[in-house]
Amino acid sequence: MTAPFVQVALDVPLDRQFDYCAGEIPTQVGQRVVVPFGRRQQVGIVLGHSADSAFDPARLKTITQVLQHEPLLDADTLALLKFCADYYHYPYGQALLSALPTRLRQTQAAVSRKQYLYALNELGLAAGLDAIPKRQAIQRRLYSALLQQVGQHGSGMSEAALAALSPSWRKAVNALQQMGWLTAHEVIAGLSLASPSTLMPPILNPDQAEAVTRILAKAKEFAPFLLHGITGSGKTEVYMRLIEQQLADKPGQALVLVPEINLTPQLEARFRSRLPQFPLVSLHSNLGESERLQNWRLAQSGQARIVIGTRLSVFTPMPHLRLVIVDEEHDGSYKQQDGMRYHARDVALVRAQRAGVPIVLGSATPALETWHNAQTGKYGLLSLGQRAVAAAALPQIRCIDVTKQPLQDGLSPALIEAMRTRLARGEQSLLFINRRGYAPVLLCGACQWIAPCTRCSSRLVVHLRQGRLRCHHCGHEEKIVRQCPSCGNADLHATGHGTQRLEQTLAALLPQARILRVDRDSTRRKDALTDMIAAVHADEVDILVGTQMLAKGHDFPKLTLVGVIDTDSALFSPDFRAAERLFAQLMQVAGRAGRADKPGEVLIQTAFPEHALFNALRSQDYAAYAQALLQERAITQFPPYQYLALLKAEANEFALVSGLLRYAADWAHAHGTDVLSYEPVRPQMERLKGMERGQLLMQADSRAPLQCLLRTLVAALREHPLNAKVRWAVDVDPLEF
DNA sequence: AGCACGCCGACT
DNA sequence: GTCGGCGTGCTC
Repeated sequence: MTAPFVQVALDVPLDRQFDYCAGEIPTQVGQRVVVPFGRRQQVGIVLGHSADSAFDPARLKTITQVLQHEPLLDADTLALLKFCADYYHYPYGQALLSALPTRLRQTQAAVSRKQYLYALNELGLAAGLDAIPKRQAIQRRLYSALLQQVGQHGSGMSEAALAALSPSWRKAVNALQQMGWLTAHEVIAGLSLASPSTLMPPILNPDQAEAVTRILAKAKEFAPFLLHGITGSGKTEVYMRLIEQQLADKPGQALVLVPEINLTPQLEARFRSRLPQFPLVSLHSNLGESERLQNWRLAQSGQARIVIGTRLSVFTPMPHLRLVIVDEEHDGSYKQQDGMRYHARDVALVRAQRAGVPIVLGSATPALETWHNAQTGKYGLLSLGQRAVAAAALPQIRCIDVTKQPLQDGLSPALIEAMRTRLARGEQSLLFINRRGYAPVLLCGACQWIAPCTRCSSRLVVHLRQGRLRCHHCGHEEKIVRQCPSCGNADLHATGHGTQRLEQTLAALLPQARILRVDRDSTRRKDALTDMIAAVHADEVDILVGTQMLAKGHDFPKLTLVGVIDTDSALFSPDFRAAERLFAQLMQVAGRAGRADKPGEVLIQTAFPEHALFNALRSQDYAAYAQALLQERAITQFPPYQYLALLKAEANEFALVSGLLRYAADWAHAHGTDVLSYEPVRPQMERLKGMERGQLLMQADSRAPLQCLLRTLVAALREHPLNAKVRWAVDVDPLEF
């Protein structure tokens, strides 16, 4: 008996389902359908069937199209997204649809283009790199990359891998094909069916071996672990052993989450060459829509055994999930900052629990929440103490007291001297400064006027080379003014230091050094960062100047000095997580110094060399510092001892924001049993992109009362007259304020 | 969110 | 006289 009515979830900000009359073709739960909604056709997901409808049956419309040849969203995925929609107070329909590849959100039946893997053939190999003219830089680059693949396992490179090397890769590939050097094999995208690696896996050190043993002892149940180990301690090898074991039984699948950085290809390559027997797909933002859909389907069908992906891939259906890994679990990019504001690490934990499989959270500097759970025994704690790479010693970390040394354009004599030494020895240095542009403020010497952004409550940053003032928050730009608009004085100073100014200072100070600046401005071009990293490896650079984008991942063997310029503002930030983040960041930059055979040195310029953070950093003692921070959090009543939720609101006029937040605060006071609700406040950035902002913080010592309040509050706000005029969102477990 | 309908100001 | 501003209301 087919029920006459169907409940459908749609991508609309209305937290309810819509009933339709079933059409000729029967539907199943989890199926994609197209339905008439208002005046247009929308994609929906079937959530259920019923014999009657609460809606006026005469007004019910009929399903337009059932996409019956597509696989269904399985019950586990639906349930996980339902859980998240409830926990993060986001409409279920929107949560569901936003977890799908964009192709599946569109009303057309989803087709995916054929995918190819490219490899050099014998003719191409025989020709050699020198057969390509020097000026065909892209062809040469692709050729070199393809050449590297050859020895390994003859699988070739995907279109995405080639595209990562150059935006005009297709032209170059066509040229190489014209010459008959290149073979294209059609593949089910991403699935390399390579022969097993002939490389012997490295021998595990005792810490690694114990980690693997302890996790595998719980191979078939939900068991969360924190794998704590510094850069180079061999976390990745542990992941690979676990995958190997958990996937040995045929249909098993593993999900590996990685932060949103350009590092996915490296990890992917490593997994592919070490575990060639398991078809692997990746899911990240650099993927084209067609490839993304293809990979998603391979995961959903179980054909892909390993899925490596960024935060959104935590929702990818995987019918035979046996293991979840969250690498660099402390990384802030796991938190979605708009739409459904989920934390992929937390969702991964829920997912592992529901699936009854082990989950491994890896980090050198775990989030305090995670560390706390490991300390209280909620998570198993596995520490990798020693560096797996035998020769690599820990870098020496020192502070330079900037109050005791005269600075030259922001640089201390000690740091300059250290760079000179490296230059003389032919080694590389990295200067880490968290501020791009030339100078962070333009100041009038006469009246103290500071160039402000018109749309945000922020200062405009001087970009001298372009002759522009830029807002780093909204992208607003204007010409550098010559006269103070306030007092007419021409005595305007670019004050403070950014990457551009540092680059200029260094060029004057060390004229013989080859300096490379790496920040969002200099890497705007599509493959600029790849080129720059290649230049560093090719030893074409002596000093790197850059922002935190340099902190992550890349290994530069000749880099032996890291200088940290200006981090003091984070030491006394009003954000209670600032110290935790700074520590993680500094540990990460410190990890850049001295790999392989050369010992590294880290010099930190600060006015507070005795600060506890630096003491902990010097001894590379995460545990001690985490303990100190946790004590602070316990006293100040912050996470992980309290649970937080933030109601964020913005509108053209502050009065509207204030009105909505006032209502919310009153509601919270009246209905929030066991919840502490603060007064509405304005965030650091009071105005952003022309919108006036405000927020309301609520806290409780367990999740339940907070969730209980949020449920009624959200429902009340949706009914509130200001709902239409104010954009608001609930952020459960917020990371940023 | 879209996309209607609906009632008041400056344009061919 | 219309074109178009965005206020408010609805979508099975």
